[in-house]
Parts: sequence; structure tokens; C-alpha cells
Amino acid sequence: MPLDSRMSRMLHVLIHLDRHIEQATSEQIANMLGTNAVVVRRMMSGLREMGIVASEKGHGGGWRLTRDLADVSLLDIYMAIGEPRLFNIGPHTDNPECLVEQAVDARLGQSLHEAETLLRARFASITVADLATDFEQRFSAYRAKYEKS
Amino acid sequence: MPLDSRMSRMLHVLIHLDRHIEQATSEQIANMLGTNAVVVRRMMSGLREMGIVASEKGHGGGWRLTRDLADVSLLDIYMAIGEPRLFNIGPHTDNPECLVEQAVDARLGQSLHEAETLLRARFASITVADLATDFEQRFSAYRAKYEKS
DNA sequence: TTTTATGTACTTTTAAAAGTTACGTAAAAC
DNA sequence: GTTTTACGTAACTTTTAAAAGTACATAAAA
Repeated sequence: MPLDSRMSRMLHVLIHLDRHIEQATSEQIANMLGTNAVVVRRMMSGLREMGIVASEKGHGGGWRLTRDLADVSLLDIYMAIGEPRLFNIGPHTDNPECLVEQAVDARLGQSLHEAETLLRARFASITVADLATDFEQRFSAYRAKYEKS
Repeated sequence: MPLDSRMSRMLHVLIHLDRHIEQATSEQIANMLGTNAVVVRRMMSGLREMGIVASEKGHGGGWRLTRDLADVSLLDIYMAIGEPRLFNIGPHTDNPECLVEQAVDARLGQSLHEAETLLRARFASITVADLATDFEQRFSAYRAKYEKS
């Protein structure tokens, strides 16, 4: 699948909190994303632990940003969702007894590691603020096109 | 998951056909792998289409190698299983209407492409013969250790 | 003390992979 | 030529791991 749907959703929420609503409840965010409030809380808790957002209970509660999006990288988001495996193939950590796999892993492990290092570096170099700007431009372009017709 | 279990199974079969039995029926291979003959036929058909193995029907039929394992690369095996996605993240080809994803993809696409190119090159550089040799060494080492105790 | 929110353990759904059954085709044995 | 042994493949079922959803506890403000 996708750009990992959790990652994509988190980006939506962060951009939205930054540009449009300042603070929102899990319920509101869930409606926006077309999902469930518990799903939102679950995915946001990773961001909270990293100090990117804060949540408050009770009346007037909800989620808000606690850090400038220029200081949040895609790598942060990736870590917030629990650093899921980047690759579909690769060493089977729980099957070390298979000698064929051991032989393959020995040859491939280094390459996979290099590829992962490359990707993490790229993640780190992209801030959510960059993406928000990019998004806004696309959105303007889209509206301009839509309104013209 | 794993090194993709299909890939791992195929390697087992190829090494086995090369070193131990020359020819085997789907049923025999299935027993060896602890699976079902239909599953074996399904996965071997990819190799057959690439000219790496041939199958014969009727009495005395079964599967045999038609190419030297020194001429079969891991990339061939990867292609034989249908080139499953290498990455868990990445452009969602069927969701191009999402502007946030478009923004992320625009920034990440090149990096993912580079990482994929790197991995395919490594796959291409590893032959199944290399792996078979490596496997044999591990197997000897394992037996030596096991028989000593 | 009632209402509105989050927090989280537990259950359900769901989508992908694996496995199975059933039946067709081909080739060798008898 | 008919019986047996295999592969070929479509259709179906099972497994299983991730995601979503439910229920209820906790916390804070009205």
C-alpha cells in the first residue's frame, strides 16, 4: 500500500492544525479523515510522546501543535508511527535457523542497511512545513483550475 | 515479513535440485518444504516462464533445472515471484487525487527510486550458485558442530 | 454532578497470503 | 487403448496479521 496511510493521515492533521483550526477534538479530526476517533487518538499518541502535539481532556479539550512544523521532519512522523519496516523483504529476525535464509541475509543485509540509511536521511531532510507549503501551492493551483471551468 | 517466503522457498528448491536430486515431482518438493503440491506448481511456474526450470508431465515427470545456477541471479528469482513491492511506503498509484500525498511523493519519489535501483543492482549481482556455496559451508559448519556434541 | 474529552484494553473486521479441492490435460506404462 | 502418474489452473476456503471499532475508565471544565 500507500505512503503508509497513518503517515499520510498525520500529515493531513498537522497541516490542518497549523493552517486552519488551531485545536480540534479527536472526533472532529476523525470526521475530517473519514475514520474513527479512537484511531485518531491512537495515531496521535505517538506524536504526543515526541512533543509535537499535546492533548487535553474535558470541555474545550482536544489536540494542538506544540512545535513549529519547520522543526518537524518526515523522519519524526515516521518514528511517531512506530518505525514500521521500510522493506517488504529482508532478514526474518525470528527465523535464524534456516541456513538458506542466513546465506541470503548475509549477502543482502548490507545493501538493505545502506538503502535504509539513505531513506532515513531523506526523511530527515524534509520538514512538514515544506510539505505544507507545497500542499498550499497545489491547492491554489487546483482551485484556480476548478474555478475557471 | 521475511525475505518473502516464496523467494526463500524457491531458493531451497533450486539448491536442492542442483545438489541433491536432479529431478523432483511437485509432491516431493511440497513434502520437502512442508507445503502443498499446488503451491509448489504455482510458485515454480514463474521460474519456468523465465527458462530456469522445466516441468514434465506423466510418469517420471517433475521439475528439473534448465540453466546453470551461476547464471541465475536473485533478481531473476525476484522477478519470477512477480516483483512484489520492495517498500512498505511509497506512492499510492491509485490515490493521486490527494494533494498531501502528492506533495510527499514529489519529495520522496526520487529517493525511493534511487533506493530501489540500488537494491535491484545488488540482487542482480548475487547468483544462486553463490548462495548455494554459502549454504553448503554453513551446512558443513552446522553438521560439524552438531556431530561433535 | 453532569457533560465533554482523552486513554486504553478488548473485540471485530478485513484484506492478503497460503492452502485445498476439483477437474482438465499430457505423457508414459502396461 | 486404458490406466496411472504428473503437471496446469480455476475456484474456494482457511489462516493470519493489521486496522478499525466498541466499551468503559479517567480527567477536566461547566
